[in-house]
Amino acid sequence: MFHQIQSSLQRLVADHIQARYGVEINVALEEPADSRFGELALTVAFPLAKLLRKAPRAIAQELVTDLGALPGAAALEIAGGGYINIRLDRGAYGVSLQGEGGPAASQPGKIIVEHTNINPNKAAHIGHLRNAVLGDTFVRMLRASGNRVEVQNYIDNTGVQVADVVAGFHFLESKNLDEVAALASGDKFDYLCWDLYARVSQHFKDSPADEKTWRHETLHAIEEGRGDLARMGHIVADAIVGCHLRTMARLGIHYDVLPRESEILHLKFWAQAFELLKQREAIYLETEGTKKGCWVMAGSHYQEDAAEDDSKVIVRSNGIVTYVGKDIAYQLWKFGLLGRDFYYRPWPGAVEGHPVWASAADPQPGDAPGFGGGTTVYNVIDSRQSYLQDVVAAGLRALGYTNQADHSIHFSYEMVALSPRACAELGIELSDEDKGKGHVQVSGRKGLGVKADDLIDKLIASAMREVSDRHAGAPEVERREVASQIAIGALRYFMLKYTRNTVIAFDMQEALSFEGDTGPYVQYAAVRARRILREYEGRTGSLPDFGGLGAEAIGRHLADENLWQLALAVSKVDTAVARAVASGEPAHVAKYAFQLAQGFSRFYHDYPVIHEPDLEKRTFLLWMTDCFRRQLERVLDVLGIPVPAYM
RNA sequence: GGGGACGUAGCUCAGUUGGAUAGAGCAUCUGCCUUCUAAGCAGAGGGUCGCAGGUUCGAGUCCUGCCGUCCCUACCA
Repeated sequence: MFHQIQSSLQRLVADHIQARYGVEINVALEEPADSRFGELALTVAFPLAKLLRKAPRAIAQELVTDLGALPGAAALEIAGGGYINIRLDRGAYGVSLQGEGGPAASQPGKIIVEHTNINPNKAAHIGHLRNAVLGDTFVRMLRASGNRVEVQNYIDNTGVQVADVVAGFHFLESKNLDEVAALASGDKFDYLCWDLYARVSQHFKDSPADEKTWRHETLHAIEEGRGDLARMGHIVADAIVGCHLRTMARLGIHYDVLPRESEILHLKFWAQAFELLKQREAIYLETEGTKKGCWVMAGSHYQEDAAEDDSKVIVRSNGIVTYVGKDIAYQLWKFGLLGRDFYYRPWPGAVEGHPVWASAADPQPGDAPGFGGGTTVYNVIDSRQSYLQDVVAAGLRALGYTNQADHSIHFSYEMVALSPRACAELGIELSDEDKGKGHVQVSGRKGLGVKADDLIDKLIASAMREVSDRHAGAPEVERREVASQIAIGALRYFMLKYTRNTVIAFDMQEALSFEGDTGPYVQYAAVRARRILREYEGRTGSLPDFGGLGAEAIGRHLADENLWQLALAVSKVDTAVARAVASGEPAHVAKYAFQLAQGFSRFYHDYPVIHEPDLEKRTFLLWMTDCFRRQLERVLDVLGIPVPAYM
């Protein structure tokens, strides 16, 4: 509600200034620092003063007189050197709160969000979790704002990382296809590969010769798509993708389509993109220097003040395309610019209840929905890859797709590192070099990291102890369900409370915390709101008819400053989501959710709703409780955090 | 060397296009459970917003320099 009033008043004032003074100016309509100044404040008199060479206070006076009565506003006041403070009509505002939370107006176009993208060769770790939670929450924010969104999870099933694990099975462990297939269909195959990958990496470090020959042979076989090694690659990658989907499903994260690199190769996406890049001279064949024989993109395309010899290799001198090259082809497909498409088949390893499509190399029976062809593309990728993302966007621009390049957005975030204490708890021995640092990078090669499933299990166990303590009589299945919802709340919130460019130094104690600025705190508020309403219904049979509360009664009760501030906080879900979408910061939604929960906790403490003797006041408080409940549920849904039956 | 990010309370972090007296959680200390569950509430202490200049009615926010930390700068991804 706040969001609607804010934007309509903003438009109104801007139009007025345009008509009255003939100037186009950015009208800032902000929330005053102190609530005593009202609900909204205009600072536009200050910049206007400069333009019109007049005192700001005089202009403010003029504006207030000319604007007269604004819809929804009860009063305009001039303060300080030229602020115009706006006080809202509390009764009308309260009534309008009843209709809050309807579906947002649908936005044009289709937004593609690519996230997760974990190499399918080992278990997911906390770094991957940050990516997926950030991506999934951003998707929820966009959908809540009326956007059509397609979620893609790119599967690099033909890369070095998968090849290394295959090499491990084949060369290091001498396992044949059937043996690997048996392991792959077993439990915790991703954990098994986690260890194997670390062992292979160590072996390669010790025996660099093996690294060259084993990796080359495996990679070659996989790219050719022939023989047992290639088959083993598919078995490993497909099984691990299944593990990843199950891990993410535990947190309520799902996907629409899994584009795989194997299809990008087999359907000649790259060949097509290569032709385009050559035709439009976005890349050229290097004829001298260290990159002789490579197809490269000139540094001037993706970097300001690029040195003459700055360039990025797109095709190696041996004819093999780099990852960036493939990514350019993939990015073109996402915008529908490639002139080719995948075939699609339902992914057999999908989580029950959440079907997902995967790319296929051959025509498939049945009707698959259309994928790709987005108007805006967000790539959720950690900030270390910003250089490569710049190259990909530069590729689009160099091909003449300026608009698409501008709508190709690197949704970057900093890594999750391990705090020294976390390392100690995990029994990880640190090198002297690492000891000196504030935190240590997660490393799949070293097997250094916290596995996502382990962390989730730990959180559930911790929540379970608390739940069992409080609800000893409840059935175990039910307690387990509640504990797992609390664990999800804690984990998702923990990953979201930091802004994207903050490095998270992962600390088990902080992640396991259920108090203060945490997910469970917000869940607890929603649970308590529901409980009051349920309790009241249980005692009296039904909730009162809130429609009977007119603007007059609501306005009278909202004259109480405490209650008014709470009602105001309740009405800002859309404001918070809109701001978070505009700034690309899911943390803003988390912050708001926490503040809303704080507001409710205060309300809960200060107003014994059910015990209120006055009938009208009681009805009003129940109405407030219901407003809180509805908005807490809405904002938690955007954060992907469930509301437990009890806590 | 070049490019980028960051530096705010003891710790971990917010701070919306520059706006009114710089916030939260944790930790510490003090109160509050016969009431709709205390995973909660109320209160206290704690700050030269890295340092130095500049821009202006106004700077944690913008510009310059310096100090410090981290990331990137592959014919890996």
